[in-house]
Amino acid sequence: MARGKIQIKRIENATNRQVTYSKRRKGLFKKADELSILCDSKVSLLILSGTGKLHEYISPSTTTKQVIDQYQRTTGIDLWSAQYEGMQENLKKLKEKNRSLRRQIRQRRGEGVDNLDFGELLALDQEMEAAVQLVRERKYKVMSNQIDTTNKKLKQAKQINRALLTDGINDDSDYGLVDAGGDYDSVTGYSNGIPGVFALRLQPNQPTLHNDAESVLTSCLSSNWRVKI
Amino acid sequence: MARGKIQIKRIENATNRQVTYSKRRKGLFKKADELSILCDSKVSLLILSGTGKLHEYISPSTTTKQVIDQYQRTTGIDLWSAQYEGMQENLKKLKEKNRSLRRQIRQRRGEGVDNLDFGELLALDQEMEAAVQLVRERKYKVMSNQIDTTNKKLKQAKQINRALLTDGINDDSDYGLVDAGGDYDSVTGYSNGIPGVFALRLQPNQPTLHNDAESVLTSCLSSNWRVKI
DNA sequence: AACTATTTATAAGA
DNA sequence: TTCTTATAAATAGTT
Repeated sequence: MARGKIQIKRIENATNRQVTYSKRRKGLFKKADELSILCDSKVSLLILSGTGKLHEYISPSTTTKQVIDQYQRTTGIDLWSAQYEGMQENLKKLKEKNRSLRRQIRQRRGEGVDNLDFGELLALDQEMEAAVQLVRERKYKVMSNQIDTTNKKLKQAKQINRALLTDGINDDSDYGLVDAGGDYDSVTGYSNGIPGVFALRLQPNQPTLHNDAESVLTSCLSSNWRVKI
Repeated sequence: MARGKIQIKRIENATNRQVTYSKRRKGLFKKADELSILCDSKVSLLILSGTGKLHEYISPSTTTKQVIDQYQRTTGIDLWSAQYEGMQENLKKLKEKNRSLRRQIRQRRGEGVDNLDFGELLALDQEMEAAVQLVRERKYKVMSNQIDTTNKKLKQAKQINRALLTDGINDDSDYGLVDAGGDYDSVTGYSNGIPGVFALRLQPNQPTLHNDAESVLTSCLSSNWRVKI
């Protein structure tokens, strides 16, 4: 465009090409900047030279990321879906699994059962019945363990008391309550003093409850007996 | 740059600005294209107009995505780390929620209850008991609806039969079984002929079962009666 | 990097 | 929008 017109085609001479690259790049940046100022627009200009160098212009009012984000929103092209396809896939699966788990829980809470057919209701009922038995057995196990242990301690205390009375000794002797060695087995809820632990109403059925555990429990409950040491 | 020099600042007149935008954009694209051809380089040019329109130039030999990828590799800037991190965060939360849901379900199946304390067991038992009641009620509702409907049809059939016998008529008369109009209410599982629907053992407890539904059911089951029309 | 002849881009008007 | 055209700006080839 000066001192002679040129053909628009690759400049074969490497030096010339490099010189032209510098001059025209500068011109392009200037034009880009003028456009963004004059016309209140945002311009992102990325140039990769043949030698692998990168040159960038971005309008002062924005960032390359913002322009690219807008580009994606406008065109609907998701430039990075490829790299994150795996993750998106994963996300989708997890969401689906989550939904399914929630549905299961809802059914097991007795919600949303109106659209189950009879076979499904039957299966659900049986599963839940079996499960509630397991929970109940565990509950009674924990209770009977604790009662057992407490009884042992009580018995021990009575013996000590009797011994003290018989011997007529009344000083501060060194008798202590030795741990009876019972199976405490996770009784935190019990020993934490949760209110109403022994004020529970008897559940209407404990069909598979062990007899000994049941009898201990029943007598315990029916007399409203409270464990004290 | 013609017919008078202009200041490089925002053109206030909207029409002029729009005209200049068109002209200069065209010029910029031409220059960008010439640069990429003359100098064997790759150019990505994104312009967002003040009115929200997007214009894009990309060198013929490449794609916008390729240029942006190269831009990231060269600058070390990870343009989508933000969304990536957000996604990972999301993934993490979902996984956590998933774990929690699974644990809930396991407990409601009576598994993994050994490390619950007494208070938790008590609460779980009561929740499950309530839920199993709901499921059971629904189940009996579906059953009694079906039985009711069937009884009506049977009764109708008997009446027709009696009428036929009384009249001594034995030809193919047009008596039909009119639908008794019962509440079928989702009986697909039943009518689908799921095996064992009537061979079920009676569950050990149905404390809140309606008496009428129960009696119909019990008689039905105890006589091993099967519905036929 | 500077110069400058020339081409190209474009502002304003139609 | 597009065309026109006077003029500003860009730049190819040279130094």
